[in-house]
Amino acid sequence: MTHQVGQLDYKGHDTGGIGISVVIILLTIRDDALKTLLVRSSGGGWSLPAGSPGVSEPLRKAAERVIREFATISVDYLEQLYTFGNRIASGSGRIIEIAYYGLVPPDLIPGVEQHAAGNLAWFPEEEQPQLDGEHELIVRVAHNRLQGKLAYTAVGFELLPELFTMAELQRLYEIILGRELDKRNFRKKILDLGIVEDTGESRVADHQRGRPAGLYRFKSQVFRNIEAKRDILAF
Amino acid sequence: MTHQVGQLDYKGHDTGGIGISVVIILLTIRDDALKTLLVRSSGGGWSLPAGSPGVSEPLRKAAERVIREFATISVDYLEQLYTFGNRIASGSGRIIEIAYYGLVPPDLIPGVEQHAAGNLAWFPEEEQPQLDGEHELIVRVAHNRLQGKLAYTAVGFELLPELFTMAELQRLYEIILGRELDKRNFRKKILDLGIVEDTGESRVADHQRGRPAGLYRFKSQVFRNIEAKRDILAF
DNA sequence: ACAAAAGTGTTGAGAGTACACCCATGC
DNA sequence: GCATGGGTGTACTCTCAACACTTTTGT
Repeated sequence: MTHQVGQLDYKGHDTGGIGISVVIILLTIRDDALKTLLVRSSGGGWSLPAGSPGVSEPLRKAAERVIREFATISVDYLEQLYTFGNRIASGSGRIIEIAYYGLVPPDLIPGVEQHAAGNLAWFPEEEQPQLDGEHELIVRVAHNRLQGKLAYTAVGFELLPELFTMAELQRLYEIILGRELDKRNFRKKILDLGIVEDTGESRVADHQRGRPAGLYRFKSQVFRNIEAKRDILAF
Repeated sequence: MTHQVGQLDYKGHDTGGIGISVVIILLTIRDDALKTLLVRSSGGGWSLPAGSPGVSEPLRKAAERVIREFATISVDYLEQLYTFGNRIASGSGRIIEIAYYGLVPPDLIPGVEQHAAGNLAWFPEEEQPQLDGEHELIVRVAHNRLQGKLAYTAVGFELLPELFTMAELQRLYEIILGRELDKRNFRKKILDLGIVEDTGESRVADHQRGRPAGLYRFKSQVFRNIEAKRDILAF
């Protein structure tokens, strides 16, 4: 069993009939859009990064390893999405694809490019090329899951750098939910929840236009309690 | 590849290192408790029904077949739960367990007993025997999922017969949620949602005590719309 | 008539939603 | 001083939660 960085035609671990593949959906917010990391395959097409679990490798570890094979990046949020295997792969055998999705904060993105350069790229939903039939479904399911989780967990913060402005946080919610939110109501809810702390600092951007925005930090200690309550972050 | 009814020591489809097993969690409400269907294994212990998918058999079909192998029962609600494979099976190889959970209305339960009699039994949470390490986790995850889904889907109705009383529906919610609900508030919410129709009939039980209860039927047409709205059935 | 379960309304509190203007900074 | 984005408060509506008595039936 070999693992190659930038490996393009993974057929999954060959297990005598049914192949097992761990498929990764990495999502990030960039350029005002939710983007997915895709890999160029040998045919010139694009697909999701994937690999096969080792015989004695736990699935989650396999997912983490596959990510490392494609990029030097620490994904702090990684969760199993779903296992796809209702569609019978045409031709050469059957593959069961166990999908994991991860959230990548924007300040970690540059690390991605180091490995497999040119074969990796972030695609927004609208520009996403045609993928392996099942992979398009997988991306849609991942988007749905993220959208659903946004309402009752603090998962959104995983897509932001350590310090962020209210406008950035709100924009993130708007991008994922696909609709605009009221500035005042948003701010009020986030602050009332107490899951964020004001650093007192302000953003000093290069070409600052307008009043500088306050910088906030996510209080991860409160995270668990937030998860417990339904719809606490619903907008 | 053989499929036996009442098969007890399933190792999963042998795929040269990693075995794939489809594990079934069937849940039902009976005797005022949420119960899980377990199978007696050769060692005398209990585990969840399971089997291996055929080489060209979609996972969902495999799950349906495995259910049929253990019982003649039509499970109208069946959903993939999670794929377990972080724990490395001790000794003889590795198994990835793809879990599906199904909901069984109480009037269909008798059919279960016809096959594999004596090797199948429904266990409430408190009396559940010790299971294969991973299987206990799987049952807990299934219970959590059901509890979560109760709030934003009409999944609860899958656990009731076609006609039911308000008290029965409420009791179902109470059992799954693990807390008592207010009769008036419950009734009001269910009726306001319009997901249930009054049949005009009343329950005529054998040893009727007290006023006969009105019988309702679930309006499945409305189901999809209900799913769309978050927390519509939260109590 | 009594025991047992079914059925029925109102009120208060809190959360969600809609909405418009002033503030700080760079140029 | 003006353009740009940041920051703030109030009023209305609706949903949730708490709460107790009357009705219908069998015995």
